[in-house]
Amino acid sequence: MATGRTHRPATRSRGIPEATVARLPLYLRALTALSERSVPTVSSEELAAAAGVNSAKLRKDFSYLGSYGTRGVGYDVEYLVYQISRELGLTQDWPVVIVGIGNLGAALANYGGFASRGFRVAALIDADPEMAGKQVAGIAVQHSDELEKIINDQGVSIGVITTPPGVAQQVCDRLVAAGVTSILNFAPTVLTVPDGVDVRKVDLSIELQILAFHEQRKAGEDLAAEDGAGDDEETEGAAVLPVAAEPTGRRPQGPDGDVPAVMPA
Amino acid sequence: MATGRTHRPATRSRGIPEATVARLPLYLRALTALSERSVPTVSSEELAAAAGVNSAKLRKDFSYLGSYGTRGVGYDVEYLVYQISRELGLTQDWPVVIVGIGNLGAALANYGGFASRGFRVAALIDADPEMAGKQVAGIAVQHSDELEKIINDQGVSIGVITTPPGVAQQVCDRLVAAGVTSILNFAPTVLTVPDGVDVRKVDLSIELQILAFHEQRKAGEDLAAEDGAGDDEETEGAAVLPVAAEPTGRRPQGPDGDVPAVMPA
DNA sequence: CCCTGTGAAAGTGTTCACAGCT
DNA sequence: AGCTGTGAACACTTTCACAGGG
Repeated sequence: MATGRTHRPATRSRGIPEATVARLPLYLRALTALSERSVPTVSSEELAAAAGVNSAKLRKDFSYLGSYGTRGVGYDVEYLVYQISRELGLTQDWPVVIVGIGNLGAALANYGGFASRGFRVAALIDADPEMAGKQVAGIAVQHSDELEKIINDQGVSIGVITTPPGVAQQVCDRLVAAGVTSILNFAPTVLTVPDGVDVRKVDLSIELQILAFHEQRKAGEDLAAEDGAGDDEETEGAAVLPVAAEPTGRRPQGPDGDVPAVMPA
Repeated sequence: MATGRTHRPATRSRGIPEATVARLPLYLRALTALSERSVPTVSSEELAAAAGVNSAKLRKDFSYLGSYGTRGVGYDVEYLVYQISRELGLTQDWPVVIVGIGNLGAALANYGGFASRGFRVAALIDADPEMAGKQVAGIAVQHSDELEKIINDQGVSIGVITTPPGVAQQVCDRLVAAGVTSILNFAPTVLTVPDGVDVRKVDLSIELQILAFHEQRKAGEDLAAEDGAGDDEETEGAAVLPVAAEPTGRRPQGPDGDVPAVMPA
């Protein structure tokens, strides 16, 4: 999702797989570190280790960009840094606005890696008049009345939403109307945008919930342990999951009558 | 990545697909909203719209949990909320520690959705003695010397790392040594953990870079437009991408004919 | 040899379309 | 009739394993 079917039928070949694109920044970071240590070349094996992926995947990824390596040797670090940067569009300057300067917005404004790679915080915007004029990360916060003007004047195409969920959609609408075509959304809201606008979502509570799921599993495994090693594949119509101890009476709540037994046996 | 090969060969069937797990929190949020409006049932179509996915996917996802719907009717909201919560392990309490109380750590501590779903901030930890004792989000920050004790006393199994990148790995090591088995990492570092420990990564600058990639494409499309519709498929050794208007060093295409700026040989 | 680049196989995820329950 | 649940088709991603250049 979010990725936005770019109206190309994706019929074939031209273009880099989304999964690969998502890893390029990772490679870039690892390469930048090597570059700073003046390491001239890396093998796929070494670079993969530094980026936390396996080397076959890395080679495959790079193969979508072109043949930038040298057999028997590896990849030239500087050259790859340049190629990946260019591929990601980081050789140009991207002005970004951050809307909603609460804790998170401020954290982002202060985030170093932000500015370091082609991204420039063009403006910090908040709806609270009290905030206007205050300096955050060395930048003066502006009132949201200015939003359209800022975006226009500075040619901003990327917006970051760090507002409370209740206003995220309307902020999004204004950003889009003003010309923003890529949005990074930190509000826990599903944003609706017109075709051609990309939305990426970062949701803290979702990440935690995913961890909790796996954590719960680990705990369960200790008990269930080895028992089911060979049986499975039989109860295909039944529940798919290992038990997980259901308290008999489900949640004692519900607006009125207790949960009608929607669920049978 | 992150997902952590849970040492099960993943040979098959038992268990919910990772992609589905990642969407359950989304469904849960939509369902909670419906629940608050006292909506008794939803169809897959309605719920999918609210969660921003398509209905076939949603039905498939739910089918991994069991048959919780009623044909011709839809899903009982309260019942589903409960089932998904249980599946995600949110019916139990998860104490969480946040290490590194800078801007981002503070933002997280204040984040409402955090506490709302089974997660409880057990402690805020920082290495700076100046921070110790300060209240953030109503919780006193503790010095990192206490880390092991806190984790032990409170039975913490989930840790959030919001430190500077330089110390992220050592914080991680200490968390793991103390018994934490799930880590949410906000530092732009590849963490190495022993088997059985899950790491999820949230990286702001990576998200932006992915957006920039697509943004660049959009700009390129305007120019390249329709020209290459039918030719290609010839320069197979060459670059795979459409142009994207590069200012300086152009990007010639021959497999060996071009020696761009940085190539040292 | 060493290490890249890549077809082919295997694995995962998504979408379709319809059988079957209510 | 309406809507779920799901096989089967399709699409995407990862992994394997090896051909081939340096």
